[in-house]
Amino acid sequence: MSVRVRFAPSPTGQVHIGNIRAAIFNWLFARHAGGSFLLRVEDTDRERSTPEAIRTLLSVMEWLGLDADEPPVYQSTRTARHLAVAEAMVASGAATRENRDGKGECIVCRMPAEGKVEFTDAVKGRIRKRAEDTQDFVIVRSDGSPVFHLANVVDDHDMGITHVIRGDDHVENTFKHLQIFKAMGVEPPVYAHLPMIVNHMGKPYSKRDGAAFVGDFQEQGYLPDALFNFLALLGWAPGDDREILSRQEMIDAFSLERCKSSAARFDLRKLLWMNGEYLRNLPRPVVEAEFRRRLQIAGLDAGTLPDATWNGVLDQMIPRTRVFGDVPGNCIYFFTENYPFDPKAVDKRLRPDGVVALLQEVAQAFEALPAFTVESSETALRALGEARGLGIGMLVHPVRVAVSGVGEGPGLFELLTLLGRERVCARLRRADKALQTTAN
RNA sequence: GCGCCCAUCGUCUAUCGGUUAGGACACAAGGUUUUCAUCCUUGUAAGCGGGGUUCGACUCCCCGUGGGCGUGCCA
Repeated sequence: MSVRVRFAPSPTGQVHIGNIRAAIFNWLFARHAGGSFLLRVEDTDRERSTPEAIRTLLSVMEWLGLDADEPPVYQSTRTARHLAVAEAMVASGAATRENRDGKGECIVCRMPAEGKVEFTDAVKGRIRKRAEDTQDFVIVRSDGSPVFHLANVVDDHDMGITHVIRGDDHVENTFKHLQIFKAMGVEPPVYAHLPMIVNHMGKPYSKRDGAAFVGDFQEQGYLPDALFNFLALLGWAPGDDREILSRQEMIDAFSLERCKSSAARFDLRKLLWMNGEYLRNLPRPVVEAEFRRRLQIAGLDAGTLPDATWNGVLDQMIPRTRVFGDVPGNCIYFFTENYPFDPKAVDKRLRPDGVVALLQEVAQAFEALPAFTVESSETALRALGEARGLGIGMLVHPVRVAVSGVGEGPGLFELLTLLGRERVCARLRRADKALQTTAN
């Protein structure tokens, strides 16, 4: 029998990182086995399951390349079938009608009264508990609507799901789900429970911990392949020392047996590193397009720079970019005279006595140059340093901060030539302004 | 409270009884002699505690401890 797995999120408008990780594992498992990866939209909560929320879900999956092999199944369309199964369960005695808390009649699935209930989880191994520790549970509310457990199981069955790969938080539910399968008289799928993704405190990773939704990472300029790779390595490892893996490599290496069963902390720094790795392997035109887009969002227009300058900016800034969201902030001084000054850099490099006056001399020296190039500007600066008995660093750093506002960035002379003599000298001449704007 | 699950460097992980416990991120140091980034080299750093089983345990078992999850007419 060929493998069929599903991702069954309830659309809430945002897709949590832990949920999408489950989707990734399902996808990887299906692709590895040559089976099918399906999507079931659990949209029974009509309040939250808006068309907009469903669009978000679909677009997130597309962004990450999680392609489903069949059209999505919408759970809300299947209520009649869920209810029919419940009725059959009542008829067979597997479920009973009860009136709990005087809310009217609901349908309750009965758990075994004695013995053990158990199953073998494909990642956690054998899981069992005594029947006394289980409780009967409602499958149809008194208002006639099916409960999650019922709908979930019936749909899994009807969709021919062979493996249910989902979050750890569902292990307890599995006993209930198995009971419904038993009542239906059908073979249950294999269950596999994935460890949770937690924060630095060991608590479930949430919005409070920073970016928690796929959309957040998308906005911040992370690459889908990087996020995919990073998430795949949370709770799974290929078994060798590879960290950066292509989709195909992940597909080839993936197995449930290699999934861990302990929780994984979400380490943003490693994601950042990995994103940088992917980013530097992107074709130049792709990176350029994204640079333009990011700048535009921030109100900066790459088109205002001459082509040669723009290309130089890319040469210098691409290797210094780990995530696209940083682009506008890192590049702003190429586009406007209104670039911000980093107070720390100003205090260290511009505020010391004599620096501002020295920068006037630098401007003068630059203006006297027949041509303003990487070589000539360096020669001029070195000459001035020698004339004043100053180490080159005493000039380089203040100049950098004066013309860019920050203490790091491209090689200084590349930076200067990209900016052009006019802007450089103007910025040097009004370096004192920076002292006021960042006054301490 | 009760039930279930989990436990290797700060973090992600390898190890499926015998290893100097490996890799990656992060961090530190050095080189590429202006910064930052990239790149290269090096370094710091781990088996929760206690009992067993075994010739031998990170690895198997038990008990603690810690953490997570569950315990809804939520999903």
